[in-house]
Amino acid sequence: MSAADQIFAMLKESSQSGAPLYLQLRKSIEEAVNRGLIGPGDALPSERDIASKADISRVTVRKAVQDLVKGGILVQRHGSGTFVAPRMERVEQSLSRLTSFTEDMARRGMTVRSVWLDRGLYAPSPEEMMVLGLSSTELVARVARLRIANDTPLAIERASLSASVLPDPEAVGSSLYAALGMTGNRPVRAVQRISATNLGDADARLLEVPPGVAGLQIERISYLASGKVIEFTRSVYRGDAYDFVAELRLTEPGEEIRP
Amino acid sequence: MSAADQIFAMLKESSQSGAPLYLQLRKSIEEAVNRGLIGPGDALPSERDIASKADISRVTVRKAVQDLVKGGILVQRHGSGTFVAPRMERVEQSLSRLTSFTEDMARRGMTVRSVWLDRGLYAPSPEEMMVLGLSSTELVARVARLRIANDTPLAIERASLSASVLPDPEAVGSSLYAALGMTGNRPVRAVQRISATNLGDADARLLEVPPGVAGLQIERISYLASGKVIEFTRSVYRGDAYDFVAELRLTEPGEEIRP
DNA sequence: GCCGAATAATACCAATAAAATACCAATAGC
DNA sequence: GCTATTGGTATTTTATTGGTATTATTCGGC
Repeated sequence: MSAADQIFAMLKESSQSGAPLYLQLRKSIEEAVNRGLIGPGDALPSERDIASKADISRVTVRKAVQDLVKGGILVQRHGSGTFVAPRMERVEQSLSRLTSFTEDMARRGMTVRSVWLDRGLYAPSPEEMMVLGLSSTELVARVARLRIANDTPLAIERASLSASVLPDPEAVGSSLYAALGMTGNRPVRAVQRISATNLGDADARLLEVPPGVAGLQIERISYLASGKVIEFTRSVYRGDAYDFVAELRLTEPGEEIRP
Repeated sequence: MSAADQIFAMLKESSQSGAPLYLQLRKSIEEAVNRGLIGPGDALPSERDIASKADISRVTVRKAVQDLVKGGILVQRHGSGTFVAPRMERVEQSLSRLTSFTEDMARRGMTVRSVWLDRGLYAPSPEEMMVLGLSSTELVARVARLRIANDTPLAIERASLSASVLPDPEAVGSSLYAALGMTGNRPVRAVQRISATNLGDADARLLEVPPGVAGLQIERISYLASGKVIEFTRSVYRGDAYDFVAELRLTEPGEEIRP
């Protein structure tokens, strides 16, 4: 079996890293399938064969194989053998979700940094009094920053919170949510509105684009478990340089595969 | 390992200030997460590893790590390791389902009507051939309509499908998905990109706004259970009259993540 | 100078995962 | 049917992980 030998060769190659054995093996098999060394319908060597040739326990082999079965890449039949699953698209692990700014940028291989535009306590605007439920005698904490990816300004984030939950805005580190969480004010729910707007002069200048260019505006209201509004954030993204990607899913795909 | 090393590098860098060790470390980890060096679900080096590499006590490391756990940035599992918490956004409502425009607006209590702009079979554009996987001899079905809510034009929807799944575009009624479902071609998964764009002359005229006004552009690719692309839709919404609402549930600190 | 809180270190406890061993159960081929 | 071969499972050992109690040190305010 040439294909099997190639798997073993790959395994040997990667066996220098300190990673767990079953992960190394899993990766080797996965690559063999991806490169087409073993195609859909082909049988893998038996678990015992792999185990003895690679000189590891069969349970370890099994752990690797079962991960791939769960991932839909392999199919096993009791008493028969292990086979490469018939073509079927890879089941995406991620459920419906919006990717966050930093996550998204990291995946695109960009380095992200932020510049503070504002951190301080102010008298609340009428809008802030409404949304955050403040009286005119209370103060509001405002935290604003410019998000920059690969030296290109990408977004402006302006958050408003009650001063009672963030008495010292200057102390906020790189993550606002971390600062909130550490004082026991972690939001558990949020409602987000995504719309489009033409950038005004000030925002356009910060984002280094001509005024009037289209921007993605996101308004988010975060709630505590008690239902109280804790934060209101309005962000503007450069429309020409950023887009939101959302993956949607309706139903679970069927699992049964019987030849 | 590279990510871990970068954390240590950052730690070293900031180690000149007189601040407490655990604060310096906390900031380093926070930044590493924040700029995506280690993403959600990734494991941190073990507390002992960090301690020995940074040449500080493990309890000090622990103090820093636990602060971030309390802040919801990290998640720890006894006997297993410390992991970056899954990013907070999880789509609950409108974005998590493939809702049709009609459903969406009905929920907001608006009466909706549509005007057909186009229904026909065409030779595919290069973009359509790529996305839908068509050969140049096959035909593409295009369905375009202007969506009007309460007598205000709100959106332009242009859908492209392989003619093999929609041989008679003229027969499409008020719902494209209904037509697809009846021939057993119901999409189960979609990837959606939301961006902002300045409306061109033609689209602006249709939407009855001046050219250059900001519009929400949504590109959606729908997949069958088999993984085959079935539909490609590009929609433009009036930025001043429509917005996407998404309800997000933020992750609980104790929530399961499995590497 | 004294006290207390924040900081840091030491030593030990507990949960989990990785891996191995031994055995059970289904299938294919005769 | 029987039998060799396949995947399936239960149990245990070991190393590694986070968790905790206890103690020493430093620093700031009185």
